Amino acid sequence: MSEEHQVVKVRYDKLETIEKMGIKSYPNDFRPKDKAKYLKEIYRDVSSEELDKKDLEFSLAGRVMAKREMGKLIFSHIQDETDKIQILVAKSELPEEEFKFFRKYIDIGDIVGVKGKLIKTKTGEITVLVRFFKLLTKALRPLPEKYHGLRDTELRYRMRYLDLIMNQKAREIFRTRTQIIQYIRDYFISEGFLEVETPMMHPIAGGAAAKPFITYHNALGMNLYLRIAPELYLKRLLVGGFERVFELNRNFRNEGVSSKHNPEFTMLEFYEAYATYEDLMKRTEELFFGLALEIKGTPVITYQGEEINLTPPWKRIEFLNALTSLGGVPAEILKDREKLFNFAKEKGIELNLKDPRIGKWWTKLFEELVEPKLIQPTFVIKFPVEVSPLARRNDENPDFADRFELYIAGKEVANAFSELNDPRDQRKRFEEQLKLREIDEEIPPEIDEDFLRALEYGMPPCAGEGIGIDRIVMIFTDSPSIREVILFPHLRRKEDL
RNA sequence: GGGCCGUUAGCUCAAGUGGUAGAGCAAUGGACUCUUAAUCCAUAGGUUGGAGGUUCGAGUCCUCCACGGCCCA
Repeated sequence: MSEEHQVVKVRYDKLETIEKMGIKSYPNDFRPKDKAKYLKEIYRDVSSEELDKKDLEFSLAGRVMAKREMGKLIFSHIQDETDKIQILVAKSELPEEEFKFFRKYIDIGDIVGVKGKLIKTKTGEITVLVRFFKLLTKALRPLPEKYHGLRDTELRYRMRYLDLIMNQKAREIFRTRTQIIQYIRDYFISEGFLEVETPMMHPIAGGAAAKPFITYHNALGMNLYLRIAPELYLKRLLVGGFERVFELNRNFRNEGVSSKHNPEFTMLEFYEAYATYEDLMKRTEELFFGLALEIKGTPVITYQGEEINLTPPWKRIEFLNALTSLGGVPAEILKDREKLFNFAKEKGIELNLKDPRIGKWWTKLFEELVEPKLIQPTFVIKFPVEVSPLARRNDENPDFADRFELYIAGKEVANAFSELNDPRDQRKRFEEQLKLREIDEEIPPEIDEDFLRALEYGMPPCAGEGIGIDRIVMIFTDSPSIREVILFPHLRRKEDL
């Protein structure tokens, strides 16, 4: 590789010099026994006299984050997975050449192993007085500025490794993300759900309204689609006799990137036999309440300056009621296409004239006028059947589905319904939908006949739910953009950084 | 896809109405036995995102392109 920058060249030269001294440049024989965070916690209240008396030897490894030379003393901070800790390299404690080596050849960014006893500085900071150190990995590129860190958002996403080194907040977000996912997984397992893996590559991309990514299988000579949802496969498993299943994995949707959308995102879907969407509302409240207590220690969390209280029970509002009372759509024009169209236009919302589904128009108006207002957790219930092709019809009002969507902080966080298990109605809905393929390219272009066949074998009455994990992580980590909670968000390629 | 904003040293940022690019950190050489954004002295580091254009002269004005951010569809 040809890197001409002066700072980088200096580091390459140092590495070469080190090797010429006969020092192994990338050793792997240092085993740290201690972690920065725990040493600081355990010995925080131990006096320096006691530390001195104990004279215990500790060993740590980490990245050099700062280096302050003071003549015969070098103060430095090293950072391991848990925290930063100060180390003191003193001329009086090491052989002459060792001290010189540290001074000249150990740079900020290098990964070192150290052994030594603990002392406290005059300000009381726990510090490792180094009696042995070893260069473990030389950093050949300099770290970003120590005070401001890496701020350029583009660089933070493109070089996430640097972001993670420099920004504690970023490290915390991704730890929290993992905790959230583990909590959810544990919850479902403890509730008797079976975690399953269904195909990521589908011959027909169904289970949601979205444009899929296409790929090609050489040996089979066929197109495959990256899944937009696992729904139709999970329901097949209910047909197969598993009564409680969940899958926690990636979905792929071929749409633009924004602060709310990444083409691959993580979704939880779970299905529960002999349950209704009413049962799932209770389950969802229980899950989120427990999650908040586990992650934040309180049901009240703050997102972008708004306090959100996750204590159950949550508000429930019917879809059309929300549209009129919160969205300000006059009830009398709801079913009048012309008046509704003009109303939308006045609000700057363009409805697709070619779409005959009034329910689709309502959904559009809902997204624009109601969604942003749903800050506190709210179940919106009873969606039009027209926009709920996989949901069970309500027994009293068959134009509406036994379905809810959960909104928190103005974001759709979950979507659930009692599942449609009548294969005749399901076929009819697929066929109706297919007629609209020309005006709505998000409709799957083909009917999944095997799914219908499975329903003919009989799927137990059940309810299912999808929960957008990235959005939950955003809310729990107070992140304004989805890119803050995805380790490597998709960006356009850039040849030279 | 549209609008607005941004892109200057490895990083964080400066450069009134156009006058030939600076600082801090990082780096290099040196001083310093309690520093912690260490301090002090000295040195080096740039095709100002790219390509055109206007001008005697462009980081600055104009056009196009690339990438990013925010808002809208």
